[in-house]
Amino acid sequence: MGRRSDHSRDEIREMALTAAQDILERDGPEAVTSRAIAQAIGYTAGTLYNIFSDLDDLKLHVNARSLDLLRAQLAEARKSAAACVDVQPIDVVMALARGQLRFIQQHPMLWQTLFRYTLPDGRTLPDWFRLKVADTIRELELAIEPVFTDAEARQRHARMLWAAFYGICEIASTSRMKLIGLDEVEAMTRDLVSASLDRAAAGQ
Amino acid sequence: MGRRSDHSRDEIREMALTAAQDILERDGPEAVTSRAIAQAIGYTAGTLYNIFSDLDDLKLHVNARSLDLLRAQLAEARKSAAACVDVQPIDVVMALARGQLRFIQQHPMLWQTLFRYTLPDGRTLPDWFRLKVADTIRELELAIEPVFTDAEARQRHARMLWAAFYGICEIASTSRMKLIGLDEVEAMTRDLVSASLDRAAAGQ
DNA sequence: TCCGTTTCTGATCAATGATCAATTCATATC
DNA sequence: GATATGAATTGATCATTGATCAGAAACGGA
Repeated sequence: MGRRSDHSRDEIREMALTAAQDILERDGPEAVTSRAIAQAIGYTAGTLYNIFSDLDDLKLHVNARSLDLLRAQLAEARKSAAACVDVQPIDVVMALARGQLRFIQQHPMLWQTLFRYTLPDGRTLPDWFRLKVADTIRELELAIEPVFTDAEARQRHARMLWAAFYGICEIASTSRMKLIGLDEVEAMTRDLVSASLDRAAAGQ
Repeated sequence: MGRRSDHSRDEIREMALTAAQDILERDGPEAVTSRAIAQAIGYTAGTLYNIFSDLDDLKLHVNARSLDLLRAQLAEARKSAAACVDVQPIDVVMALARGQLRFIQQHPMLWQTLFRYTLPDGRTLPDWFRLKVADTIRELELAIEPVFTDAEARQRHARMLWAAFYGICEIASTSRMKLIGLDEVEAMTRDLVSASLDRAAAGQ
């Protein structure tokens, strides 16, 4: 068979990403193979290589979608928390944390894959992806804005909190570890956040 | 060829693990294949399957070795810090943090692999491995002991700090992310730890 | 209608994890 | 010392994977 043009290049691209995401959510990371994706969208593996340079490239774009979804959910959580009267920064941060936990529970496989690249060699992540991560962290910056007047200190602290919270989620979500129950995460996070915010508020 | 018995079962086991670790440190995770390991120890792939149930099983034992190494390094760091006169808990915790950072710099591949299982299905980690992790966290418990009288609160707090610090290391060590420089890690960790310890000390 | 270009396939390659019958050696037994 | 028993190791092999590519087929412009 030759050219079909049932779908445009961009359509195939979107179909492939959606299919890959579905397979990932349903059957886990190791089920995301070129042939499985191709079959799901009614094409063959070779077609994918016209559009994506690599399977890793494709997976990176799946991660990008997951990240978009997460950030949207976080933005919504922050906005609805910030709308409350007499709201404290800690409340907004905790709303973000709960938003992220909701994402993790709703899409465990997407989360599990999101930050576990095993890029061969020293290949670095493309800038557009790093920007996406930075944008996600920006939600946290906005939440703690009242506590930090200095922009750089605020950014640094947001990244620290983000990384720390990421660690807690990661240890907790690999439930095989059974070191941190999902029910403990919220309390731990509150300890973490309130201590560091109180100190920051007192220090300035 | 048939039976050789150049080495005992346990010898082959140790040789295989050492070879796998060498390959991992030198050429990265994707170079750790059954054939590469077998060739390195002068056997064939099939032999590995007499000793390990799986390649995943073998990799798990490599991780176990890494964890032993890390814990030993942490224990040493803690003891030499605790020996100082007039030492504060925060100093001991920071010594542990620096010890872990040293491990990460010395063995980046071992660290990268240590907590990234992709166990297929819902296979849970064996208990002996979880105990190893718990033992490692115990170093942190010992460090913060003076601040927490209640054993359970101490354990909970140690796990929180461990997970948070793990997140910071993870985000920083995937340097492709470039979100946290390795030089920032120590300052961030100090913020994290001192805030939470101060509050805990004040609260009791 | 015809032709150049683009799109897609199917065959194919090398590498991988895993299995297994066949073979070879060590050891116990007589 | 000969022989039987059993364990250890191999090499061949299978299915699956990511990736490539020559060629077939459809599209679009002339």
